[in-house]
Amino acid sequence: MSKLDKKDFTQAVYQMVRYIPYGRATSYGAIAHAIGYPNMSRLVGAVLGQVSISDLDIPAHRVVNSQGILSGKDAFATSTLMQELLEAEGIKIENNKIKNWKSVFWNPLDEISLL
DNA sequence: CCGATGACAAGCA
DNA sequence: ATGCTTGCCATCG
Repeated sequence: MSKLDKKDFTQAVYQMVRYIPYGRATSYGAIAHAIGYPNMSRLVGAVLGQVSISDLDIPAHRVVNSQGILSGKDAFATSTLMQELLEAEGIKIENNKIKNWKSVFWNPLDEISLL
């Protein structure tokens, strides 16, 4: 199995997040798993944390934790921005948590299979 | 260099 | 269901 360098890991995360379709969301663990690092969920979050404040080309608001909770809302310009962006896409949120998360969840592995 | 922290996740009580 | 503990690894002070 080929290993990804830190730099490639970052690029892989960027690309994966860009693939997330409108009106959907995925989790850190799912992304980490999709790019070959099942236990690197924290690193995915670390990468997005840096990205969300400088690279707006990446829909970082569509990435939440495995419970569908908006754990990264504080990393955005305002603490409500993340939720507003998601709601603008038709995603319902209640108490910082995506409602019907099961249906909103987008599995990157599903998309990779199609590639 | 070392210890603490973090946009996580799974396991256990 | 809630809360604590462990694993993982990059980044920070």
